[in-house]
Amino acid sequence: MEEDNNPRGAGGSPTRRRRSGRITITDVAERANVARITVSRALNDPGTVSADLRKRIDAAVSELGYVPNRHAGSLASAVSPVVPIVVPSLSNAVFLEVIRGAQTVLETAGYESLLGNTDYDVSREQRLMQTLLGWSPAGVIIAGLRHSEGTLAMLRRWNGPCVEMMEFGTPNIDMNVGLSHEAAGAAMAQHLISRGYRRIGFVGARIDWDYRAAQRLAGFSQSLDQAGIELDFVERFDAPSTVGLGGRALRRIVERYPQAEATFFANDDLAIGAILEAQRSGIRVPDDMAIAGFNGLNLGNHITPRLTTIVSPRLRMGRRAAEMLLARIRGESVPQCSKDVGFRLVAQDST
Amino acid sequence: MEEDNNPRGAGGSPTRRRRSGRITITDVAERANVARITVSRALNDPGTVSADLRKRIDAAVSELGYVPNRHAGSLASAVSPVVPIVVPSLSNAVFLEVIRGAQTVLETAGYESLLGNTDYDVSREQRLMQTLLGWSPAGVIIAGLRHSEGTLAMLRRWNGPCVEMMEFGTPNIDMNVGLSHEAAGAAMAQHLISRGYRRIGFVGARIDWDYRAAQRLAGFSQSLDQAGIELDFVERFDAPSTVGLGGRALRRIVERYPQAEATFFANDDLAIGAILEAQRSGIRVPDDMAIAGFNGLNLGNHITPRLTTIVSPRLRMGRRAAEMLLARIRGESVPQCSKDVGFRLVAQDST
DNA sequence: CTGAAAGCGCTTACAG
DNA sequence: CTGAAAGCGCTTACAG
Repeated sequence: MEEDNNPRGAGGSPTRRRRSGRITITDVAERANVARITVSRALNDPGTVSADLRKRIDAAVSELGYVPNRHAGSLASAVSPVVPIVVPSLSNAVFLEVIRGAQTVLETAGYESLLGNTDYDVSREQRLMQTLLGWSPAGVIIAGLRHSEGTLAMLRRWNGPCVEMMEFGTPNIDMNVGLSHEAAGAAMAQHLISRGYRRIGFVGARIDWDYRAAQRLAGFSQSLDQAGIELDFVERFDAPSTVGLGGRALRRIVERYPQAEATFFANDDLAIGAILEAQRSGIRVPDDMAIAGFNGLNLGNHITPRLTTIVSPRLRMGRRAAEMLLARIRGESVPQCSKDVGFRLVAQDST
Repeated sequence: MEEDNNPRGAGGSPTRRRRSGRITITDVAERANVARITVSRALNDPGTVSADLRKRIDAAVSELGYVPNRHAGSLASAVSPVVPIVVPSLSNAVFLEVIRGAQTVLETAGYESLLGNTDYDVSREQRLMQTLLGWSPAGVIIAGLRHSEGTLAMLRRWNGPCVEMMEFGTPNIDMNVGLSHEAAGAAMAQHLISRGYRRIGFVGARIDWDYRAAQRLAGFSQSLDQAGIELDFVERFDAPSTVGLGGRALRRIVERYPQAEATFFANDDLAIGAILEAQRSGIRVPDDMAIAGFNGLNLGNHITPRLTTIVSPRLRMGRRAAEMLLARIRGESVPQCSKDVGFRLVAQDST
């Protein structure tokens, strides 16, 4: 079907082009017999073009299979329908759900999301942000409230809409949506106390990097303190939080702290691993050891015993972040610059 | 610190600009006292610029905090350092690992990846691809070998590097990397037969959409046939594959097919859910029912009994896809246009 | 090794 | 409601 040797169609102007092939707005304009700007308007703001021209232009667009060049548009208008989402990890289900929530909202509104992964490395975050800002994004979503001075300076200079998400607090740049990890830790302390446990410990993995886990520990420990209970132990691992590590952690705890009655694991991956290990080694949960986690992964409801955990509203947080960003992009006034999405403690059989 | 009211610095030209603010290549050129094109070369191909100028330019770049406008560059050069990765789902760990593998390789080579999610919808895939091609990508990675005629026509017209991944076969467009899902199904059939099972069934969820699961079923069933064994049952569910659904599936099977000895679940999520349900309801695995899955999720090694499954090399597949794409982008000859990454059956305690 | 000119394919800002 | 001109910030293609 490719018999046409004249790539520009009939009567092309004598202008010598550097690259041919692609159909441009000029081709559409010629075909529809209007000015290029009219095509642009028909596509971007159809209401401003008469129905007659709109029909002719739409026909030309589909006949030619015209796909607008995003770069040309973004260059001319100085913004791009793109929103970077920068997170510290892509192997963690939590960030993936937040991303999914944000992406769904953004896509519906016609924005592309650019995924950035910092691997919990502040200097990578800065380099990444620099590259991403080169795309003239319409806005930026970034995980966390702790960033390098360089990153913050870059974002301030850039001066566009920005949401910092995951933990609730005062935004460094523009807007914030998240939950209080200290409050979550405190809530779990209250829960364990209310169930009668007194010898209580904490297990975390890489909590120097994952400072939100450290915040949960801080709230947990402080709340125990206030009840006159001293945190029995804190076990730290320098490895990613996995189900396998949770199992190792339980073995170590049972060995080192035979007196312990309950353990708050920094997240569900670890806690689920601990329960699965308990099954294998005959440790009774919660009789020998109560186990609690954080995140509210669905899997926790399918193991035996079912996991007591704190559900973080991940999808909703992602959606909220995107919605706040879109509101600001559209110039709507955003009532709150900081939004606490809260959490929910689900007490089940493992405590 | 923002005391400077003259955004263009000293002695700016009288040209009236539409938008100010951003530092451009012109600012850098002025500062370093060279032509803009020299700045461009110093940044993109440093070897072609003398060491002296390079130093001056680098200094100017960092003093001004210059971030190149990607859109201008992409428009001028007609390609963009961007690679869309289009997958049918973002809630499936499998695709996320493939993405992670590809993204790591692409990022190292200086390419941004644009994530596209089709939700197993062919027409969404086509719309998505159209938008994505508007970014003049350097290449495209897309899951699967089945696409709409429109999508294929678009990709052929576009004529850039493209890898179709996940299942092994003849590429529609350019290159392919994946594994044979029929062979995987056949391998599992052989395994179950070799363990002495004869009353064997299959469970799948949405296998009309997830046609790779249907391919595994086909290979499984055919291989049983060849051994003179008829597939005992096939249970289909019209819901996403989750651990919860796997539990429901096991209950249904035990009820409807009390004679069954072994079940091949379409993926590990379902199989793991079945094992966890078996624990709860006292069904002995594998004595009452042998259970096998597909994917090789890590979790399968931590449940009791450990899951027999087929490991798909997801990270490696993603990496390979990106490497093949980069080779083609760089104009290297790609020796094989189709790459079988294989799979590995891991026989454990659940069969 | 360095540069002046032209062009990439759109949209903004002005007119009518 | 429609359009001619200028411009976005880069790189290509050609010179020297």
